[in-house]
Amino acid sequence: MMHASPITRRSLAEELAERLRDLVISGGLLPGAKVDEAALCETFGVSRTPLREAIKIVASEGLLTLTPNRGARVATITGSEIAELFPIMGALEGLAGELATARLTDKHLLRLDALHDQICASRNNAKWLNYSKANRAFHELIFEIAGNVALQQTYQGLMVRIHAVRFVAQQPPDAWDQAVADHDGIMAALRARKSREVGRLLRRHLDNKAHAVIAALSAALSAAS
Amino acid sequence: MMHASPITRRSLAEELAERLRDLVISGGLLPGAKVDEAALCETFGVSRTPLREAIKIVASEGLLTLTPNRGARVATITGSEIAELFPIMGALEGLAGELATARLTDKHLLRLDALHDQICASRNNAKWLNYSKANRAFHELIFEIAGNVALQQTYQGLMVRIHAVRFVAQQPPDAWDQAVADHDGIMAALRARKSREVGRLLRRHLDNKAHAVIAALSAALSAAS
DNA sequence: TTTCTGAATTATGAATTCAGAATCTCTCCC
DNA sequence: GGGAGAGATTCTGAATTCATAATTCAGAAA
Repeated sequence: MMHASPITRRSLAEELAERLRDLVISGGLLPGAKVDEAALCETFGVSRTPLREAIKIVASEGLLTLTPNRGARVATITGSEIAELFPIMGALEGLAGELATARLTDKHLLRLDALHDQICASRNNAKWLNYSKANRAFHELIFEIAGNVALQQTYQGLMVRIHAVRFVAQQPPDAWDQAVADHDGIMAALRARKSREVGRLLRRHLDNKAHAVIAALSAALSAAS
Repeated sequence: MMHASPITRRSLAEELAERLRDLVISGGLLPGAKVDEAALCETFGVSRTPLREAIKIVASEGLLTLTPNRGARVATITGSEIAELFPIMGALEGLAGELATARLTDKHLLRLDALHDQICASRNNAKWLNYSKANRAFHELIFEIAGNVALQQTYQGLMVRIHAVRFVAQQPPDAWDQAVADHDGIMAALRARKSREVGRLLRRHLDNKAHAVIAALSAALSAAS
């Protein structure tokens, strides 16, 4: 028998949901901005039906906000939401760290080390885009090693809701230093295969991040007023 | 000024999404069953457009599975998915327990005690329906006390995906005994306001539950073959 | 019989249409 | 000048329509 051909076309709605997500996360649509159905239909070359399905999906994920008879807007994020989300992400990433430690191979450690080095280098020469890329990759790798797909998906679902702060509050350099210090500790615990410790440090890392973000946010808010 | 009128009719799609969810969770539509659009349009008295939007939403939550050009089916659950989901729920409920302990009032404790008593009573006279109701209420109350809305929502989102096992595997009585014993310990730790301990016990409780469910599932599967 | 083929039927995905709500605009009046 | 309100316009939500893919079923061939 021939090799089975994997022809899996997705529906327009799924495709559009992904495009919408990307638009929101990349900042193509800023928090609070109105989602113009007609314009998006034009740019994507589709009718309103699948686009509206996509909007409903992305709204159910929390990236858009629907108001009856008034359409969709890009979701905004408040300090109290951030204060809620970070501990959850901490619990999830703590679990990921524990699972990852149990499955950690030397090859994994090499990849983590490489990313950690990138993070440090980017911090040292202030390449903040590189820094956040490598940082994201580092955290994603931990989830990948943990090998729990649902865990990663749940985490990602919360993570995307945080994206909005990027457009409101910039992290000051000392927040990076704290993060790098956290990572140092995490790497040490990983190398020692102390899963409980890895979990604890990741929870604390997210807690530190939460404080830094909230501080940056309130600074931005008071500067605006 | 008059009291603001709460005439916020939700969209049909949102309404239908909730009905669909209820249908799936209540067992009105069993795992693996096809979602008949025409029949549902008929029963709900709506056109296909909002119904299909609702289907897309509920599918994005993981309760339905979409296959291109082949419509929607009620999601089924596998042992490996359960093995993934329970640790996540454990991490979340562990966090909820820690947060709840920090905010615990004596009034809260009374309500928890009342539910715990109901659970024990239902176990003793084998009222399974009462048991699971009181059990759910107990766990929900912990999240309510914790006061983190996003945490509860995330937990619920995972919880509903577990519903499908009810139709496949029944819990044996000794699993209930274990659960009641776990609850005893959790109550004691709550009364002592040992938040760390509450978290630890809740994680272990969910871990025990996972093992019980997986055992029941594999028993059901081997019985079926 | 059983299995294969292809037309008829049905279901799905997406575009279009339609009704009603929200928004805008222009006039009129103070 | 500065609203208040009628009417036009635009936008949203939902029904309908249409094209195409999947399924069913009758009939032919083994």
